[in-house]
Amino acid sequence: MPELPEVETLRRDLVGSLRGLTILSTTLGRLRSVRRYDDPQRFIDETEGATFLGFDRHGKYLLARLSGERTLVIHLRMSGQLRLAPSADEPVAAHTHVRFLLSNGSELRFVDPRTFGEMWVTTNEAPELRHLGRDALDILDDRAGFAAVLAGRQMALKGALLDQSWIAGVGSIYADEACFVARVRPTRTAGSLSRAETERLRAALRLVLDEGIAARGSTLGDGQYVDLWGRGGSYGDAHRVHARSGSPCPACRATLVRTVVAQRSAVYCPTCQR
DNA sequence: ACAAATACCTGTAAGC
DNA sequence: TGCTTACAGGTATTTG
Repeated sequence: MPELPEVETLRRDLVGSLRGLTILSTTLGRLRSVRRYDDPQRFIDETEGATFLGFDRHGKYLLARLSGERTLVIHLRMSGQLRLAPSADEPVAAHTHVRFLLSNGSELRFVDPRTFGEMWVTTNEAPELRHLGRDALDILDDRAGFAAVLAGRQMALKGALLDQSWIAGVGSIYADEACFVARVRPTRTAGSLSRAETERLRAALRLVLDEGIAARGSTLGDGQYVDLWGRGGSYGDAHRVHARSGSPCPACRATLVRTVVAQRSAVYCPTCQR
């Protein structure tokens, strides 16, 4: 599923391929992708004629900066994909809900089988994202800031890492991986970590996010995440524990176990992680 | 203020 | 083989 490394990979690709291009026309399939609009025609009017000036990211949200001081906010949620078709004549994949015909003849397409993803146009300040905490890549360079996120919290550690209002960008995959690297169980209470454990976790999270970006993201067995050209990332092959319950721990060979924490499955090594 | 539960979807895999 | 069920998961919203 798209988390920070996957969205960051996409962002970098978009910068390279779309900056300077203008949207000639916008075509909507399923209106659920633009569900913030009472009148979907408004989304079409707001995007047609706009030029892509740049691409930013906050957590898992992609922020396409448009001409006219406007920002197109895109969230892929679980199954959303942004795909670039070299020409509008290319066959259109199933579950393609939004199509932007661009000034060089290519077409940017939003494909989303589970339809949880969405997009909308707003001001550059994007007030709809005010509830988000600091981006993970930012807060992970700040020891005290990261420690403050966990301090005193009764929530399960994994739940705290997934809470976007505290740290934006971490999802289930990278939370599992970071807890393993830090040798801390995801079921622990966030506030129960010692100073040393907190510091290990901060470094581990930074490590796995950097690894994920370097590998162009994680593509799991379901093939949900792919880049602009439909290629998967290779980090899934490097996962230490995520989606590997029942397999031997890469460190001690004990059997990895799956449990449910914060209404989400979590995998950890009962021997290495305390 | 914080924490937990639920709704939203559909494709895929596992189980019978 | 064919059907049913479980599961995957990010966020907004509701409930406690």
